[in-house]
Amino acid sequence: MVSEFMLQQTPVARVLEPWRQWVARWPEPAALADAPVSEAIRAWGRLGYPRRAVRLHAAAVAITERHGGVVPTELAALLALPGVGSYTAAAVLSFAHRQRHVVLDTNVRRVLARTLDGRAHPDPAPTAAERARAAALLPQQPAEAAEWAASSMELGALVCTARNPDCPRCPVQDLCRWRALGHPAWDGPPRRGQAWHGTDRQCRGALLASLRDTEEPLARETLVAGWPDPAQAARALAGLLADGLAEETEGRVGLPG
DNA sequence: CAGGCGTGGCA
DNA sequence: TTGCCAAGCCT
Repeated sequence: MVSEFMLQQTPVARVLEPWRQWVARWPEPAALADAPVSEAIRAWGRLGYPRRAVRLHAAAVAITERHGGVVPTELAALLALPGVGSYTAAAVLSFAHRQRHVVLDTNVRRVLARTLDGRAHPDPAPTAAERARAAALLPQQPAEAAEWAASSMELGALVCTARNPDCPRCPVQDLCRWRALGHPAWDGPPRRGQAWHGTDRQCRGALLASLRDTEEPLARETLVAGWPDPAQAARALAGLLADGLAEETEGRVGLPG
């Protein structure tokens, strides 16, 4: 479950070392639940999307309080945990328990878009129809379904990649519609990249980096001083406070206890 | 439901 | 250099 949180929108190579450190330090949910959120945020380091650290900590608390410290093995119970959506819940149950679930991540979605639709990329967000199609493809036996989930994901991650797919090495190249059509370019809506320079998001990252690096809370003015646009810094800080990534007491801002 | 939310590597 | 893109989730 820790690895799945870390892997949300983050490359495997970057997750490996933080994951090792994390599970060595907090080998079970109760251990993480006992730690202050600030330590979870620091241990998250520069993985990105630090709200995941807050949510993982909150999930550990919920598991400790509601499930006796054991990660639940039912889909609904997992989905009720903060930071656990349809992908993460299905991934945990499929990979850890070999249950039968549709594990529909961006890799699997790309494999299906190419092989079945002949399109270079899936739509921006998964649709109900897409989920239904994936469900129809899932083997009936749980063990086979789990194997299917893992292998279809790996196919997308290692062979049927977004940028340079290795079609000659693909085990399903002969049934791939995209390959049969000659690898047509993406003709859907323009794929939106995420702005970064000068955005609130960049500002949040900078402010949080400052908070991670100090033990003692900083005066609000000190924290905000390093950012050229005061209004933007104020807005970003408000967001961090709202997200539980920062805490303000008597004009001083630090990581939440 | 469209948009917000980090970070760094690579073409 | 700039622009993708990487095992999503939440509001």
